[in-house]
Amino acid sequence: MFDKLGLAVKGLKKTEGGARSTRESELEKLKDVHPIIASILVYREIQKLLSTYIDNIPLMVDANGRLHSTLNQDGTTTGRFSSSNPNMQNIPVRDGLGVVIRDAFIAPPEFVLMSFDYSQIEMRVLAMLSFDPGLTEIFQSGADIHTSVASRVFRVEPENITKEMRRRAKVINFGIVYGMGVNALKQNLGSTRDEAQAFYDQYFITFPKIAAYFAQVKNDATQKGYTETLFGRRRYFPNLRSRIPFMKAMAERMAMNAPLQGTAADFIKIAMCRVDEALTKEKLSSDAFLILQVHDELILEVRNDPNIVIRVTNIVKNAMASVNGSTPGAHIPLVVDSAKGTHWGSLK
DNA sequence: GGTGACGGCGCG
DNA sequence: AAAGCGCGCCGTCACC
Repeated sequence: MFDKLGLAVKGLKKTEGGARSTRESELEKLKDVHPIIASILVYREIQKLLSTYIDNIPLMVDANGRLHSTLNQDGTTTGRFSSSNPNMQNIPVRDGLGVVIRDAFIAPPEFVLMSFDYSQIEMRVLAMLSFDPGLTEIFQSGADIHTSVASRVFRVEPENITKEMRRRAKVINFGIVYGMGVNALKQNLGSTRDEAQAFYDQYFITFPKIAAYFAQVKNDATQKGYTETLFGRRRYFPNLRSRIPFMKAMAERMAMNAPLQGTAADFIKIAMCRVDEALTKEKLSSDAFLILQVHDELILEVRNDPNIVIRVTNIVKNAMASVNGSTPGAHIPLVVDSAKGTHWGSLK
């Protein structure tokens, strides 16, 4: 079906307000219809980077070349920080053009930037809260999570897991912490509904205590009205009792995700305090300091001296990896990866 | 000239 | 109609 301009528009998703969506995933479907579509997408990408980052962030830099973003302690419903003026938690990193922007953030003379990020933190929290034996075994073994999950779900030895099998496992692992259903899985896999359903079912057969945990969370939250993180942070969900199916389903997804995202947020906040205390205790306060947190990673400015870099690396890694030590989640190891560089974009 | 809603898109 | 979670900022538009 074509509209007055001869453009194919039937089948495009609608927006929240009911208009035809022009988001990237919808415009992609029209790429063959008119050459302007590709140009619009290129324009959008460049315009986004220009208006959000390049044109504005330099205006917020102070006379010392420093940027003082705000980390909002109560900016989220889950326990995470939010960041504003500027938002330092959404600086580009994935895209080719985006890296150039991240590279504009540099260490001062004599210093380097170091990043420390939790590996698979929300999946690990899921293992802690669900006590699923299979998932626990995978994390305790230290093996690659996506390959290991693929191996168990598809019943294939890890060495025989193909790229496609690993990709599928990665998609479902990623979605599972968001309470993803079969429909969303189908979309993300690019598969048929039957295929997605079979995969979905097999996943929960393979990790039965994940299924039991999510069922328990929904039940408890419906009874009590709220969920709790490992440390008791609550979030309330009145819509779990909604008679509108969509509202109820949305509340259920939020309730499944909240303890995972929230516990991860609790962990890293505790780790930040311990990092700061340890650096002070070790008389490293003028050689290393926290400058940013991005949900599952800490960024520090560290004096560029090999000795100091090693000491700081050990202190930060240890503080971050040990936050679950005296909790009911102590049986799941927390793994922290680190990187250093003079430019932020070179850290990954 | 200011405000708020919306759609879109950057990040974890 | 929506159909995987959590954010903040941009340009546009409607409105006062």
